[in-house]
Amino acid sequence: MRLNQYQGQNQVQSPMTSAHIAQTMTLLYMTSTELLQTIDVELSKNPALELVNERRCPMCGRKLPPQGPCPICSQPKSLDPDETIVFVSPRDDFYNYSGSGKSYSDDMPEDPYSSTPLNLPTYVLRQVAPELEKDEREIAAMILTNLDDDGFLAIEVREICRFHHTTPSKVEAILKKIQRCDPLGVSARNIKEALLAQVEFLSESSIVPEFVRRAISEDFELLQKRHYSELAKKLGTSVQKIKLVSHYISENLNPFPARANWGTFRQPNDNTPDVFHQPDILIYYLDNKPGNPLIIEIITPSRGTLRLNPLFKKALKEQSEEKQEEWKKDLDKASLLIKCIQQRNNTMRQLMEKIVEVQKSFIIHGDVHLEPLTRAEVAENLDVHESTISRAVANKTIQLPNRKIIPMSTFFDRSLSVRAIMRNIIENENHAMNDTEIRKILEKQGIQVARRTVAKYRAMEGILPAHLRRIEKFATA
DNA sequence: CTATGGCACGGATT
DNA sequence: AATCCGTGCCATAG
Repeated sequence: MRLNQYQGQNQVQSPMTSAHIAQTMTLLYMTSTELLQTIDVELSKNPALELVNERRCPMCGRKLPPQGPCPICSQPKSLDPDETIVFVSPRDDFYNYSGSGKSYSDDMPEDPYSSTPLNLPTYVLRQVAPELEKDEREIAAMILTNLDDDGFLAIEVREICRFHHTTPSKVEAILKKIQRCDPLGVSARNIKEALLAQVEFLSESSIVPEFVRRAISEDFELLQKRHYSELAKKLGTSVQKIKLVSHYISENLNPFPARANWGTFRQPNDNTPDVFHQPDILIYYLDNKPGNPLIIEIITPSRGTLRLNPLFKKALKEQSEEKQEEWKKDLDKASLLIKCIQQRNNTMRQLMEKIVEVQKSFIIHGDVHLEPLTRAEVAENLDVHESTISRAVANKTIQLPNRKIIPMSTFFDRSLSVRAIMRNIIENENHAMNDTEIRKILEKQGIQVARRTVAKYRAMEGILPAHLRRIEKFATA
């Protein structure tokens, strides 16, 4: 077994065990929110683990003030825009964001969240209020105060009816209206409902590929399980089409309405509350001024410092032999967890350093500038195993300087930039170009793709074929 | 006959 | 080992 795959700076000294490897992998795979839960669980069942009320920098170990990241590790040395600071930031309050509207900004004016401390219920209520009668507003308020972290309705419609002495149909009508408000799909009862609300809305202003709606409403189960062939049969279409449908959904729709700024269709404005669901990594300019150095903040959950409980250690020595054995197990588990969390932070930091090095232009200037990058490349560069990178990237989300939250895997999307360029070409075309022509233009720009591929990219972007665009864009004379 | 979409294969990626 | 993605070939619609 390759053990050197976990070597980095801050190397843990003790020998690697297979348990260590297994746990590092599992932790790496988790988002910061999940990691927090894991830590809580461990704390509650392992007496050897202790949380002390003292914050330390996960990178350098210095003691920290009660708020914010390490002032030394997180500060750039200069205002040189070429400089990039990557640091691990211990956040002790991020899990309180959902619904509560708690603002991180109180002591940190330059914090990226600081703009609007508006909470989700208020934000949405303001939007629907004008459309509602007085009594309806109260129902809306009840709905909005009963949303869960992801923006789903966490209460039965029946209960709302009982409370307000009204009928389900009336409540449903209000729900429908709320779902059309800004975090599109908010107050849905499940993912399916949220997605449908979004499709509904999108289809009014843009073209939604066929079968998207039906796939969600009729066979969402199959879609989730990725049983594409079965789904294709049921809807009477090809597997190919279904894959595109699936792709469209993952690119354009947000299954969790309260995870703000997810995906591309939602354009955040100044009044948009930024964070209801925490991304794992934040990228922003120093002081939020474009042109300043980029700051990469890797969030790690912590409400203090995790350490081995000294009292437990002491008590261990006073135990009988057989009990010692048992206690020792807890102790080992605890120290393992601590080491693994360090390892996780370390890997995430190295990964981000590499990503920013390659994709800085994409982060600043957008889709067109995404460089081709594979996980394998990064893995080789950092001298870790490929699967380590895969796990580190999976399920993580990143907030870009423009406040959009994107999946981390976007940095490894092979076709994103080509698709963006292709979109531009088609937008600026002065006659409806067919796929072969588009292919030629791309080739002129140094991008070699097959004609067939152009067709696929078009489909992914929901762009119609040439003969139909001709009718849409260029009124036939 | 031309433009597009379906299927299937192979190589890369996870 | 399983899945994803680009591409070639062929069918079909226009």
